[in-house]
Amino acid sequence: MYNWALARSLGGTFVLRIEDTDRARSTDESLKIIFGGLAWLGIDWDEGPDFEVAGKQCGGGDYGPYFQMERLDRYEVVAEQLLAAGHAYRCFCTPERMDEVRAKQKANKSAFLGYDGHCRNLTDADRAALDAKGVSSNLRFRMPRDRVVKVTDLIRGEVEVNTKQLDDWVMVRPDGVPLYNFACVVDDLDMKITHVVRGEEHFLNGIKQTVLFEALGHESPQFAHIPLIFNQKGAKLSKRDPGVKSTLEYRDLGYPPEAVFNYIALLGWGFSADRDVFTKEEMVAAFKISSVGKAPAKFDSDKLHWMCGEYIRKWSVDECLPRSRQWLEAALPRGSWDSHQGFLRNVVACYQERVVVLSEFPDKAQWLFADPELDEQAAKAIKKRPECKAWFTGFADVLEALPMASSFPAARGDADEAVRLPTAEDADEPASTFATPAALERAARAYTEANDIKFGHFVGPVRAALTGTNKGPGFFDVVFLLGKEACLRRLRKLAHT
RNA sequence: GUCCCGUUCGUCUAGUCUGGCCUAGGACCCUAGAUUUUCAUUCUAGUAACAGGGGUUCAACUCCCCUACGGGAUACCA
Repeated sequence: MYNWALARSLGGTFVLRIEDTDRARSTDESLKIIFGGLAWLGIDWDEGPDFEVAGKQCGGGDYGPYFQMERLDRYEVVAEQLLAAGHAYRCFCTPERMDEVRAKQKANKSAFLGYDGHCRNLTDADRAALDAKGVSSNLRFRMPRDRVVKVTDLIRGEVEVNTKQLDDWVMVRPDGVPLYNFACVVDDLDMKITHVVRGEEHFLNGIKQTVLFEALGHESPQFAHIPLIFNQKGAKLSKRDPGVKSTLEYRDLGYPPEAVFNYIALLGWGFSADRDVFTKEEMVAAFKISSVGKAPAKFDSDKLHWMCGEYIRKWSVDECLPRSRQWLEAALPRGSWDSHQGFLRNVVACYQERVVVLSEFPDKAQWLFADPELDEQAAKAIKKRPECKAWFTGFADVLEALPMASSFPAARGDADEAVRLPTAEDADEPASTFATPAALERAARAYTEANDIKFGHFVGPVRAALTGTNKGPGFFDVVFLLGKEACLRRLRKLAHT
């Protein structure tokens, strides 16, 4: 995201490169998460693999291919060049030997942990002998000894590191596949990369790469190492942390992508002193890489959820309805989406300010689609007023006499077109051949007055009988939405239990 | 072990570069109240922080040093 924001704010080219040289981790699944996740968040790229993001075809570019495993020829050329120049050498040490070396270093409390330079000064004859024995070799970078490398990080400022801390790192595996630090440098050069934004854990890699860039006779791109994101315990956020989901899981749960984007942007960066909610465009306009914080931020799902609600409430109902489709539709009989647009629009309108993620809709509206079980609160509300059984019967009779809209899944005529929920207090009453929420209110109030029932007492149990819960939209909107048959059925059933 | 980085309300942050406008601002969370037929929304109010110690200075959250704590790196992972 910060890479994207930096490129966009500078008017640069945002390049997506797939670093897939670890074949165990580079799977179709991880690719799906990268492309799908970026696309969902609306992070588009100018160069890179082909993929469609928000209707825009991303990818292409003059410096491809953008998958490292398709660039092996290129790494081989540069490796030969470095070998010839003496910046690299072949190492015949096995991983097993390296384990031993490190174990010994640890046991001796050595200040230095890493490759001991065993093969650094092998002669041609040594190498020939080992080759003859069939010992495989990898390629290591010959790190200059005892040199202070100074880098200027866009976020961290000037930092000095002595190469004593760094060992001769492996550039190419025995099978010819390069490792991250090497491939990265070759590609950055070939792709004319000017800025690299990456996690803090890569800081030392930046030093190694800087030295390699020098060996190749080039300056390194500008580096910006951003702080990590922490879990609740204060350690690097991991997929395994409770409550943490992959981008695609957030998508599938109906988190608004704008909200997730906005929330993540806030982890390490502030838009302004008094605003937390902003658009991508506003972020791009305000973004400065140097103002990204240096300290890691804890991931707080409370604030994420607040942000989600904030975005959902901002949408118009007509925007919210199609965006909720996949979750709502899954809970409906086949084909009802198209035939019940007006009704579903009203359902969404009633719950828009009551959900935090879109997948909550079907659950919240469940009572409209099937007769509900009473939850604990609802049962209590009814039990508290035994006299309400008589109200159920009486009110059902009142409703029966009214020209109410039908209950889902029956056709509701044009009731939902005439009445747009939620009912606003001071709105003019729509002309409708069906009983509107306002008409239902008049009838209900007339009934309670005639029978000397306190209106406040009346609503609780009746709502419970109708919806199975004590939460939800306005009472008259509930009655209107539920429709005649279901209202009568539920009231009369509970009147006799 | 060694090196590097960091530390403002419980959390995300503004302010720190360019010391005084900071009796430290906003947001989330929490609490209380208002509105209401419930819930939610909305609105109002409240609790709550410059890690500690030295220096420099007329003046330090802001600059310097030390300590403590936290994190990262130290792979034939990225």
